[in-house]
Amino acid sequence: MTNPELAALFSEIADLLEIQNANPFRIRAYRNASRTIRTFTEPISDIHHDPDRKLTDLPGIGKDLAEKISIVMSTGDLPMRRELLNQIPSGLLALLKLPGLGPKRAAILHQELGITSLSGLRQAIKSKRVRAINGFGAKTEETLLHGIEHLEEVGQQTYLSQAIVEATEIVTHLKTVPALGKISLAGSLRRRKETVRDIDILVTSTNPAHIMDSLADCNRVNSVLSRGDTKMRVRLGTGLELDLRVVTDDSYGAALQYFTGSKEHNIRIRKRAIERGLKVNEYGVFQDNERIAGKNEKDVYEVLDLTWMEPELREDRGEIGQAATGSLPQLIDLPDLKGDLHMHTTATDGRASIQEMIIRSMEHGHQYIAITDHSKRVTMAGGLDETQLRKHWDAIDTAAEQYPSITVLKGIEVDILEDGSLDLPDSVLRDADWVIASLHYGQKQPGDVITRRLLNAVENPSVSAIGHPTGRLIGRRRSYDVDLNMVFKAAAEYGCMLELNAQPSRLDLDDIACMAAKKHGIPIVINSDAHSLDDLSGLQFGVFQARRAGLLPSDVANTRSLSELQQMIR
DNA sequence: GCCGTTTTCGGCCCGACTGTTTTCAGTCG
Repeated sequence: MTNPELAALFSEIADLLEIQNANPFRIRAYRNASRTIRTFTEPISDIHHDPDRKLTDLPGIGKDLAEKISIVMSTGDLPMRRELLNQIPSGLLALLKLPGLGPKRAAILHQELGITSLSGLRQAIKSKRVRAINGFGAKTEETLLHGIEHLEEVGQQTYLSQAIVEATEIVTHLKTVPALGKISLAGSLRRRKETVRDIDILVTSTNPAHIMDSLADCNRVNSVLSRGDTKMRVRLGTGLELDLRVVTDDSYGAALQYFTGSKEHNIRIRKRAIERGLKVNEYGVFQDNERIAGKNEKDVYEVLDLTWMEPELREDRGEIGQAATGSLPQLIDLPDLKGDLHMHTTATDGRASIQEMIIRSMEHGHQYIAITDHSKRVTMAGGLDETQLRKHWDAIDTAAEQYPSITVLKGIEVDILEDGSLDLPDSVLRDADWVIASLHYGQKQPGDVITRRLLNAVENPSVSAIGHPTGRLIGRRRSYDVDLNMVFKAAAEYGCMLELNAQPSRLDLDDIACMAAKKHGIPIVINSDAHSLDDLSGLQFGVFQARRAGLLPSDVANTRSLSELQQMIR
């Protein structure tokens, strides 16, 4: 059983316990365990099978949960989970995704009306049966119906790239308001999570009502969902929701810290405060009701004996311990990248010419790029056969001659075929400067077959890197069934790089996988996989993900100079 | 159910806002 599967099982148990109104701290224990497992960079099964290691060494895993993990590992399920599901229909869990509906009221809907699914709830609302329950009203029915429709329309996930565009528009609008002081993005957007559920914006002002009125008037805003003295929630025209929080200047740092999260990071921060006889809230750090910090975020951390932490690291994955000992990683940043090693041109499915891609890449400050069009198997994209590819390489050389300040590598994105062979012979691949091997077809093959295909590519000395190694499309297509851990071991052994594909819908490898790859000492290469000129700026999203994984410049191959990079290529 | 620089029991982050209520529980972040 994989870590994500195991994590999902414990998360489901937490949901079920919550509907059962169990001890909230017991529920939290299951959630913490789920998170520990999901973000762990080795297969939990390895620890389970290793007599020298104990599951209880993992944070949040005690004797009981270690025992339960062992049972799941050997039997595939847990008696406790089956018992819970006998009492609570699994369809009820979907209801928890609705805004405004938590476990208590979901349980009431089940008890009073026998509702077990979203569609059941919709029918009950349509026939006005929900408002008949004590504690529910017409307004609740409306909110829930909206929630069901929203869930069906947009789903839950918005790509970071899209959310940034929308958030920037709102920030630009708010900046025109005279009463505005400071303004910052917060929440998961500031932490650069690959998808976000909503946009969080923090501002300072002595006139909150004025700011909120202005937001309500913004033409991007569709409706106001809630509004108080300091906090407002709106729905944008795109369906995305936005939280605005207004504080005074004295509280800006504390509010930014609080509003950036993550929730788990904040819980640990506040626990640390309690240990020191302090209290942290969004207004400041308090000692006996006296505010001792709050104006700057840095001060909030420093009074807790911590250095300031990059928002991307604030996921309670060990960053607080590192901040306490001054050993936080010096994260990679966009200017560290000296080149982009995955892009397409009009020779296949790109929309810009070789020359246009070169010029735009120079504008990004790159010292080198690789042009990597598709190989022939990708017929839809007009993939290149051996003859066409060699001609294309000649064209690349000719175009590059005009631009001596940038090196243009002759590359190829060669397909890993269904039988595990590569789409072009080694005799051709050997003549390339840079070879990315990617899997586009036969994605539904069984895990052992897929893994073998990827291993073949890793073991082939002509292959420089594996492109988008899991094939996932965020929110749209699951990763193919690959044993990533075997790929990591082989990549480390054979010296094959792995890509962090920066396309906002891919971000593949993801942050957890990048951490695992780093542990194996595998060089990561962050590439735009651009199919157009504008796509070239997508590299930043790869960097965000790399930062969330705690990667240093030295962990990423394309932060190196060209000569250093060429020594790393097999 | 976990955990320990006030350790093996008694804690476990903290406040805003809503809807349906007459004072607050539930939900959210």
